[in-house]
Amino acid sequence: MTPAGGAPATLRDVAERAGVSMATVSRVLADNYPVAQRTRQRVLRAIKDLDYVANTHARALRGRGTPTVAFVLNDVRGASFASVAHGVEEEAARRGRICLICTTQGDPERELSVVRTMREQGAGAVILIGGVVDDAAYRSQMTAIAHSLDASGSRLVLCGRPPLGEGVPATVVEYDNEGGAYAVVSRLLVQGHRRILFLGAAANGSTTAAGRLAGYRRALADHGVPADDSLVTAAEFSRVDAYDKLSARLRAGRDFTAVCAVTDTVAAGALAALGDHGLRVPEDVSLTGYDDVDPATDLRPQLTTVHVPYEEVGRTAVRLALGLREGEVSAAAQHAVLGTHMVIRDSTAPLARPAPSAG
Amino acid sequence: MTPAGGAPATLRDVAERAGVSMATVSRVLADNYPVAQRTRQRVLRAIKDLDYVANTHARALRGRGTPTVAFVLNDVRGASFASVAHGVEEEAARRGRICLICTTQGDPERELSVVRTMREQGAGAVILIGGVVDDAAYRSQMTAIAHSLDASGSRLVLCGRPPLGEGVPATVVEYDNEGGAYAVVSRLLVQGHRRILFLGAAANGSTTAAGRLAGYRRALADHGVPADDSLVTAAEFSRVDAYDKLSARLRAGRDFTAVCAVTDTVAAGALAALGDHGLRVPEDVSLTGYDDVDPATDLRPQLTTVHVPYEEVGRTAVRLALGLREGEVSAAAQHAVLGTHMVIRDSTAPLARPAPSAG
DNA sequence: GGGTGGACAGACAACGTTTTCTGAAATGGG
DNA sequence: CCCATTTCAGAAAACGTTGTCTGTCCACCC
Repeated sequence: MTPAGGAPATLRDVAERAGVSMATVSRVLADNYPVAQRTRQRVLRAIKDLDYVANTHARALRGRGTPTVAFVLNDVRGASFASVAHGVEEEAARRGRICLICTTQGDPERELSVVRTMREQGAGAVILIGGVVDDAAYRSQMTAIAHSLDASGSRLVLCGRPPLGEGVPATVVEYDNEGGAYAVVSRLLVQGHRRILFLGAAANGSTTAAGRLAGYRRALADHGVPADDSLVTAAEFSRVDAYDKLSARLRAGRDFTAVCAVTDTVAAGALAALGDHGLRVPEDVSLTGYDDVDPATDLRPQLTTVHVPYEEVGRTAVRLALGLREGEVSAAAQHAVLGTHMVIRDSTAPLARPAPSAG
Repeated sequence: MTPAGGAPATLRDVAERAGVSMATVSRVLADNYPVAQRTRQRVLRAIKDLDYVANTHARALRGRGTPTVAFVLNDVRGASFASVAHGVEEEAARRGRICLICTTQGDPERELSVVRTMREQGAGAVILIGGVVDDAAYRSQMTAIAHSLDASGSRLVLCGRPPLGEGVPATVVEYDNEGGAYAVVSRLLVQGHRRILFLGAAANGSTTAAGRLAGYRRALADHGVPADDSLVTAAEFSRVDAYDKLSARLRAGRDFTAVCAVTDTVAAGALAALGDHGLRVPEDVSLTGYDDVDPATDLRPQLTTVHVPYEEVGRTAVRLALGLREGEVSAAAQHAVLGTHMVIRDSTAPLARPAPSAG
């Protein structure tokens, strides 16, 4: 109500105005101790008059822990990350927490420093999302972080990344990369395709790309189609790079009848490249995506893809991590693998003619 | 290094291990006071050994203010919001701040409570983004919030909303809604269109929709085309609702030759609806969007739209608010209006035939 | 050699809460 | 009517920092 004159009101100000001690005010706020009706009213009145808001930091300092969930991702603009963020935000809000959010632009070093900041902040959970280069350095650093967060009463959550190993205090929420790719490539094979380009193998070896590539390879093997590494094309997970890489490839001649893109965004780039080279989808080339993100709804033809429950990933991450601290989720349940499923739309079709040869 | 056994190490622990006082450790960290080389080394060593991380809350409590920027939006999944968020995050990171993020799902009441939480957190700036119903209740509540944040050493920033009035301590970053709509509708008029449907007038009267609608109306007036309110169609800012509303309209008969959609997302829904009714864009119907967001890149035909510098909006918001506190931006410069410009692509074409009549 | 000042380090009081621990009324039972 | 018990309220000690206020020691100059 009253626009405070100078500094914000403190507990002491409220206490003085209500003519009680600070302890009493605190107890009215916490509501965990008997306070006489009359006194309570006076205190509430004073709180309103002074527009008092409790200082979170003082509270956190005394009471250990903060009402915060930290969320670290590559880029807020990514379509799938937005869904995860939404899930995280939703579940966090449901539990009266707010979200800290930081982006790393894919730089592992930046990720480390950001997590450090999050730890300083004393967030209740620190959620890391997105594939990563799974090397020894990463594992050892992440393991150290997991222990250090654990000691601070916080919890590390890895989304879309492999577990760090037994005894490491971290929650893991995975989704099936290998199975979805297997399903979608199998379908292409059943439709008669033999030369299937995999677009989006990450140069740096991100686990997401690796999992999907593994599904692609297993499907080929199971159908007795010899693997041809010249069909595995590297590209970043971006529309532009996908467009560029596939365009370059097409200029050199088309030696495939289908494209399995590593994400829907990559598929969007691929679709544009194919179109610009006069190729129709699915008549000339079949195309599949991965992620089933919202913006892909407007691609024409509509994309055959793999649905990944990203919102659920976000919700689960928060639920497991916070639930553990609050005793409602067991320590044994701290590793979830969410299922994915193929969504058949219009971008795939049976092979019409025998596969053309290169050149 | 050493995975801490129990509670996280404090300044006192470090001081003890290094055999110095807490003050000395603090000074090594702050680096604003002479400390002997030898002592400094010992302290740094102890910090590393104990994996010490300073407690942000204690720091904030003592030093007033936190390294945080709060960001309140409707939905993280919105395409334009993602860009603003990116701009905010980028500029905040550049200044060593981290982002708190909260969503409100468009509920003004929720927005109020969220801002309250942000204030408790002691964020350096609280950034509100997105159109709003500009009524008396909103203005008075927001004005109170502005004062209360100001008193706490924080700063309210309104993005894409009108200023609250003289003397209210708030930063405003607007972008031109009226002008962009004027430009794009003028172009349609020049191309011969007379029956132009405005799709996405907000039922609740959001300022964004209102501004764009005003531009639409002014363009019509300036070209001597009588306004026909039956051409102004309400729809939420979502793909699905746009699709539904336009489909319903088309089922009742087409009495327009062009559609001016209030956002690119709405345009995407419109495009789908038109396509499903056998109408080609731009041959049968011209279509324009607004926002020029990334995902719209994949619409076919490519959208004629209005570019809004959303990332710049986010960056400016942070720069102005934080710059004011740090004395690098003047109080007079706390109101920015960013320009928008038309981007002509393939979804608009000159009117081929005389406009059909309704029914 | 005494005085002056610079370079360093420690003690201690905040910051705004929460939570004991204590104490004073009020209440009730014998 | 007195003692035991309950019900409420206050004093004060934390929580982990930072900055101010004092010192101490040493070097240097006259």
